[in-house]
Order: sequence, then C-alpha cells, then structure tokens
Amino acid sequence: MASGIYEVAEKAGVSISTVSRVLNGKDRVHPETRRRIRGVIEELDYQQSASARALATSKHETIGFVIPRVNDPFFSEIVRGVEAAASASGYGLLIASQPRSESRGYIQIFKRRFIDALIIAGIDVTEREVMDIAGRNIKVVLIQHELGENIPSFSADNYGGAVALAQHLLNHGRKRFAYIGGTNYTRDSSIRLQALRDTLGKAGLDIPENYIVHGDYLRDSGRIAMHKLLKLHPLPDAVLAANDQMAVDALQAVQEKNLRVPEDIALTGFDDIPLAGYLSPALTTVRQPTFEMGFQAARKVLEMITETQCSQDTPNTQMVLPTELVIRQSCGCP
Amino acid sequence: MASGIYEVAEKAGVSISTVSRVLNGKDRVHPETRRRIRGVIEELDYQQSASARALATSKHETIGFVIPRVNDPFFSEIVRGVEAAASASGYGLLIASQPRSESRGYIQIFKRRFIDALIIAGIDVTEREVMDIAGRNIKVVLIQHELGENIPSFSADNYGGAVALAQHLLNHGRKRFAYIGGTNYTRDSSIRLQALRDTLGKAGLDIPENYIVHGDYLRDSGRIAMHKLLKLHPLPDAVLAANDQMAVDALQAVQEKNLRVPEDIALTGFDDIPLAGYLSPALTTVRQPTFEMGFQAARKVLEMITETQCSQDTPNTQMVLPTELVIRQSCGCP
DNA sequence: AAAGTTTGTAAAAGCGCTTTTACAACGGAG
DNA sequence: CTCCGTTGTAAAAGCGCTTTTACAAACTTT
Repeated sequence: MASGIYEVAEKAGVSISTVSRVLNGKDRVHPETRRRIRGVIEELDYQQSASARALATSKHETIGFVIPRVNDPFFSEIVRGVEAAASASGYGLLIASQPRSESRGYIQIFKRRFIDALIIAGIDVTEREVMDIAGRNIKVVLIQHELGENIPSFSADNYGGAVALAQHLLNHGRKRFAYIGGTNYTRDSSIRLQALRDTLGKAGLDIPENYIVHGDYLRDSGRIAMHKLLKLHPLPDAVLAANDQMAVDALQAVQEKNLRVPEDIALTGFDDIPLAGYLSPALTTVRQPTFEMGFQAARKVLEMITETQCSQDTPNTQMVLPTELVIRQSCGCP
Repeated sequence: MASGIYEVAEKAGVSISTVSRVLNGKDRVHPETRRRIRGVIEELDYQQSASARALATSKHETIGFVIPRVNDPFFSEIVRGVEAAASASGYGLLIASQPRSESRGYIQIFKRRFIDALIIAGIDVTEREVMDIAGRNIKVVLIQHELGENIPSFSADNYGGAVALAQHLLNHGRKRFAYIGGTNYTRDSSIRLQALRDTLGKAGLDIPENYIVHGDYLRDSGRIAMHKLLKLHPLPDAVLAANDQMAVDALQAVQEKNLRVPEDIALTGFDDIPLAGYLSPALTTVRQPTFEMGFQAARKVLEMITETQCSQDTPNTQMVLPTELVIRQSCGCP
C-alpha cells in the first residue's frame, strides 16, 4: 500500500505499471498522463527504491572498488579518477580500503553486494580469484596489476619509468646504485628493480644484493631502509626508492646523518605525489598517471557493463599508460 | 529455479525457508540439517543476493558518505576513519566525492540509493536538507559542520585551535597579523578568523580588513593569496592560513620573494597534513583529529541504526573533538 | 494414556519494483 | 460499416530473499 509507487499511481489515478513506464522513460504513455504522473511524483517527492529496482532488473548502477589505503596520495588520486568517471555515468562507488592482507575477505564480501563491476587497484589478486568474481557476472578490471589477457588492466609503465630514472642518474655520473623496494616482491617493485638492473647492466654496472633493501611503501619504512644503506661501505651515491613516500623518509634519514642530497647521495622516488615537489631538495621522480588510470579503468568497466547488455564482445584491454620522468633537484640537477 | 537459495534447498532436500533460517543463524533447525545445508552452501559457493535481502529486510548494511574531495589529505584521513568503523561492523561504504557546489545533486541521489545512513563531511548543508533525508529513515551525521542539536555532528575545536595558534604567535612577539581564509565564509574558516580576532583583541591588537584575503583551500590559492599580502606596507610579520595546503603554497610564495620564514614572516597552517612536517621550515599548525572524527561519526550512525531497530532513543550528540597545537619551525621556534 | 509442549520443517505472503501479456478504445482502410 | 492495426493502460507474474503461520512429529507431563 504505502509502497511508493502505489501512492503515486493512486494519486494520479493510474496503475503502477503506467507509473513505472513513466519512470523508465518508456513509450506507450499518453503525454497528458505522463505529465500528470510527473507532477504527482514531484509533489510527493517520490524516490524509487534502489534495491527493489536492482532486484527486478539486476542492474545496480554501482561499482565496487578495492584499494590498500584510501589515505595514500597515490591511491586517493586513483579514487578521484574512478569517482569522476563513475559519477559522470550516474554510478555510485562502493569503496573498500583494506591492507593487502585483509582485502581478500573484502573481495569476498563484494561478491554478494550490489555491484555491477569491481575495480581492484594495487592488490596482487590471482587469476582464479578474478575468474571467481567474474563468474558471478561482475565485471572486473585491474589497476596497477596485470594478469592473463582476458582480464582488462590499466597500469603505468613501471619499467620505462624506472629505466628513464636509472639512465638519468647514470648521466649524472653515478656509479654505486642502491634500491629501496616495496613490500617484498610486489610486482611493481620488482619490475622497477629489474629495469634498474637491466639499465645498469648495459652500462657495465650492477647492483649488489646488499644494496637492495625492502620497505613496505609506508611512512617510516624509508627511513629504516635508508639507515641500513648508510651503514654500507662504500656508501651508495644513488638511491632509488620504489615510491615517493619512502624516498621522502629516506631523505630525512640522510639529512639526519649530515649527509647532503644530491651532493653525497642522489635520491629518487616514484609516483610524483604532491609532497615530492615541496621538499628541499625537491624530489626527482616518475609521474604516474594515477587519475588517468582510475578514470580509464572506470570507463572500461562501464563499457563492459553496457556491452553485455547488448551482448557484443569487444577485445579486452591491457593498457600500459606512459609514465613521465619528473626532474627536480634530488638527482643532482640544478 | 536457478534462484540461488532454491538450488541450495533442493540439493539439501529441504525447503528454502530452512535454508534462510540457517543463513540468518536462527533457531529451530536440526543441527544435522544445519550442517548439511552449510555443506551445500560451501559446495555451491552460494552467495546471498544483497539486493533481495535488502528489499526483504529494508536493511542495507551500507553507509553513504559525501565529501568535497577524496584526494585531499584532510578528507582522505576522515575517510579512513569512517571506513575503519564501517568495515569493522561489516558495513560497506558508498562514497561520493564532489565539489561543494555539485554535492547537492549527489545527496539527492543518495536518497534513493541503498543506504541506511549518510555521513556528510565538510559540506555546508542546511537543516532542511538534512531533515529531508532523515525523513526517509536514513540516519544523518555531520562532520565538520554543525546544525540544530537534533542533528548529531562531529567537529574539531576550530576556535580553540586558532586561539592557541594566535596566542603562540603573540608570545613570539608578532604584531602585524594577516589571515588567508578558505572559500568565502566557510564556517570553519570564519570561526578560525573570529578566534584570531578575539585573541588579538585581548592583546590590544587587531587585524585590518586588507590583511585578510581569501583562497579556496586548494593548491595554488595560497600562493595567490600570499602574493597579495606581500604587496602590503607594512608587511605582516605573522600569517595564518586557514589550512595547511594554502600555507604550503604561501611558504613557496614567500621564499620566491627571497623573504625568510620565520625570520621575516611567521607562517602557520591548520590541519596537520603529512606534508606539513616535511617542509623546511616545517610548518607549525593545528592537528585536527581527522581519523577520529570519521571513526566516531561512523560509530555514531551505526549506533543510530541499531537503536532504531530496538526503538530506544538516545540523546543526540554534538561532539567537538579537541585540536592540538603542533609547534614546528615556521612560527619561529627553533 | 490423553493432553500439552517443544522442535523441525514446509507453505505462503510479502518487500517495491519491472516486464510481459492481455485487452479495451480508437482510427483509418477497404 | 466492418475489419484490423495502433495506442494507452491494467493485471499478473516474477526478481531472490525473509518472515509469519501452520502443522506434523517427538517428548513431556499428570
């Protein structure tokens, strides 16, 4: 009875199916009737029940999004991209921000929540997990992680960025490289390391195992890692950190020991978070197209959703977006 | 037929109501039957349809959240707090990040989406708008904004923080104060300005109108504002910015003119975003309990949701959480 | 041993919408 | 003036669950 749509129907003197037709912009409604119903809807400030609609249509107009940390500048910029694309299409965004370890459980929960698609960013899911979700007719797109080519993904060109960075430092005449990695063998971090190794190799250099230390991408882990490096003899003269946050803390660690960046040690980051430009010396780093990745990933899932409705299949995408070397002062440039 | 729960029921040789009872941990099910059903659920990897459940129970286990910008460190920390509390209770988080101007429309959309509660942060909604939402049986809680006392809210002690800041600068012997405000008369910004005026007043000082300029809280607006201030004669010797982001840019503006902070001009921010501590000079500011506000606000709505179910009413909350003066170097301290 | 309690389960009625089907009313064509 | 294609609307059948009601079967009571 009080059931929204019934009230409207009654007040307008029509049946609920007519109201429904008006609501969904369908044909076969007399213009006059339509206008009257519109009026009543306005008057009652009637709002459809999203759950009822979702149940009846099995479209939820909501996309799920899993990331390790919302408050990380790198990820929050991705969120902004996703949100921009989603809201432009009237889609809602259900966000789960959970450390990698716990995100599994969250993905599980998403399988039953009302979402049409799931975007997973910065989490090393397996193909099995993705297929499991996709099997429930939830479109999946990955950001900053790649799997089989039947799974769309959007990543930044980590390899290219790291090569550019290494090459730039080589051009500065640096010889003794060290690397501060992310959580033990995250894919990103190991790709960057590989790029570094390859580039050094071509120059006839290499990077000894003890010049590679691991942090966890988070605050303070850069400081700890750098402290380890500062105990080495000879000291490295170029340190690449796997992300800006660790580079920032590493910088503090160097300065605490009264060493100078870039004179004694050149230091670079990765990501180009806002903070990077404000340091002294400002941090040389690699800009990642974060907003873009989020935006494009969201566009892609939206496309996948509508495609299914028209049941045409487009080839899947594995996009690698370009990164850009951002030269500031921490590498030795004036 | 294929309807999830039917499959389970059929395979277990019971009726769907029994399966439902198991799903919801109800009594009146033979332990043996229960075990068998659990097994089948496991085997089929059956997941309940959230929409169907929501429709039947009118509980969605999801809370909506509106903020101006997810990628702003101030807000993303609030998000983290909200997310932490929500996910601890198994609730999902539907986030809308929209500039103040467009957030109205978004709130509108939320009225029909599947949410049990809505948290609105950093947006100057009116009491009417809130009541309109609340009338739809969606609990509403405000963050960083206050309305009538029947509407729960969680804010930081802006006034107290600004007083502490002003007093601290007075203790440093500063006399010519200037203020860089937020978007024209956001409540926060004007409260802070009032606090500044009151404190100066007690010390027999005041702040001339032309020493008050307005930014928009965002990047670069601090630089523009500071450039205006640097054209004044005499120059101010203490500049308070309404948030850290603007203070950071103001700092750059000062340094570009070859003036020194804090020697020539003391400069302070508000919020204590991570960046503040990394600058040189490091920024003296006021820490806002961002995570805490988010966390408590989420706890509050969750409480409100369960309360209604037991239909007891608790007095409403208008919490003002304490802020904390964070003294670094930009004020003149060593 | 008859009557009353539990206990375990099934059947059925919604939740608020969409969508299909059916059917009057109205025109234009033959 | 009858026949048939439109057009506008109503009635009814789901969507996948929860929940209430009903009722048989198994135990207690006295």
